[in-house]
Amino acid sequence: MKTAQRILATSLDLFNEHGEASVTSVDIANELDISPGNLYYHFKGKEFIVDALFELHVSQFNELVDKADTGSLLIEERFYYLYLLLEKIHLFRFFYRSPMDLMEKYPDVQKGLVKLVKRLEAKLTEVMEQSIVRDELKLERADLPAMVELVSLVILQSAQYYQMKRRLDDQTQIFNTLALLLNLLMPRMALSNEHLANLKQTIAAHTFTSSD
Amino acid sequence: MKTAQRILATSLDLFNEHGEASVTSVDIANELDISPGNLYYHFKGKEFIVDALFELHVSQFNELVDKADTGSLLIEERFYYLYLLLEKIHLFRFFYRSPMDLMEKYPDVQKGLVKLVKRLEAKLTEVMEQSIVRDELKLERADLPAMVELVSLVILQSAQYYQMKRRLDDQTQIFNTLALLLNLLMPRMALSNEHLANLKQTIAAHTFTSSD
DNA sequence: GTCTATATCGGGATAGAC
DNA sequence: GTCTATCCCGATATAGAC
Repeated sequence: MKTAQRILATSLDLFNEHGEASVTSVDIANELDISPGNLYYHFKGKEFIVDALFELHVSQFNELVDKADTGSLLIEERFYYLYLLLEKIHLFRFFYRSPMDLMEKYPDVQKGLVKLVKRLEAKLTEVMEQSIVRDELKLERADLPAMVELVSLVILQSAQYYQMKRRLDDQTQIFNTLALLLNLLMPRMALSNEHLANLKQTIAAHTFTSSD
Repeated sequence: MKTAQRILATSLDLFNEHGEASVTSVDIANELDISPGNLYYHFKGKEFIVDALFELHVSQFNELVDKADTGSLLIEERFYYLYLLLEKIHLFRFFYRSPMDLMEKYPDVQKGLVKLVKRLEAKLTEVMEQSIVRDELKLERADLPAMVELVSLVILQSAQYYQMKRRLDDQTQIFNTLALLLNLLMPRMALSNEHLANLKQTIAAHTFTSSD
């Protein structure tokens, strides 16, 4: 693996673990057992590392969002897609840990994050509109924007909320978020069949609640 | 107003505006037209300012949460209470802007924030349990924890989500959050009377959506 | 209580040898 | 490409005069 690649991989790990703000260039160099000078040969400062990571995340994110199927799918398939999306976000979770601070510090991230949120909301709107037409979703048109915001909020920010309460392992955290989304959408979904029951059980099996 | 008080008030404003991380002690001193030395006479470092502000917030927050009425109230009264709660949080919103960073930096905030979230969730659980008993809320017991987490998440984190998208004035932001809570709870509320319609309209009147 | 001046410390950045 | 050595700067912290 080339040094530049190793720098990105290690930086991502450290950022995710400790937050971008509390990781210095020297920390990254130390972790890699290279000198700060060497690090600066490859990336002229932390900003360039962050920007490179962000570009990577955006391209992965967009690819997945564009692939979202607006066709009629089984509820399990919809939630499996959400799982993949949450995994992708989790991979670069430091961007969602203190978005405002990052946006103030890195102009590119600022522009990109705003676009990313809009793109996610647009896709959610599209999918949910289709679901309304198909009578899979019981939702008045006037309530659609708020519902899209709720889903988007849970997707992008629930991980941070969970971390405020306690440390969960990666998998459990993702499934907890899925459980939230299920509870958010359930009363508006026009079905009470075995698909739903199965899904509920599958998700609950990987979930952590304080009563456990 | 005593200098110590002015320091706290000005710090709070600056923290809320720019985030705690990017406000230095010198910034605070400058804003107040006092010397850094003077500032350090009153508070031995930024940490002591942050801790003092946090203590203030916790006491205000707890007072309000404890006052929450579990009795049978009109839906308007419930949402008015939520409005007051959101206002309180908004007053110290920098604590919710990058909670993980703050928690890593300030041990007291760490402990306090965890407690605060638990306290909010406990009260929400209490109120919602009562509402279930009274048939005001249609919710299976098994779904209560997830629902509590959803409401708590929206209360504590939706402001940050909105700020990622665009800058809203204080009032509008609070009402947007109320609209989210309404949409989250509506399908589980056992009523479709004029109270609800009025409430919906009142909130919508103060709300901003991209289609505006 | 408040100021000015200064010390300290840590992270960001670069020059030059290998 | 990589290292060592060093510089620079901004934020924190303190000493001592007024």
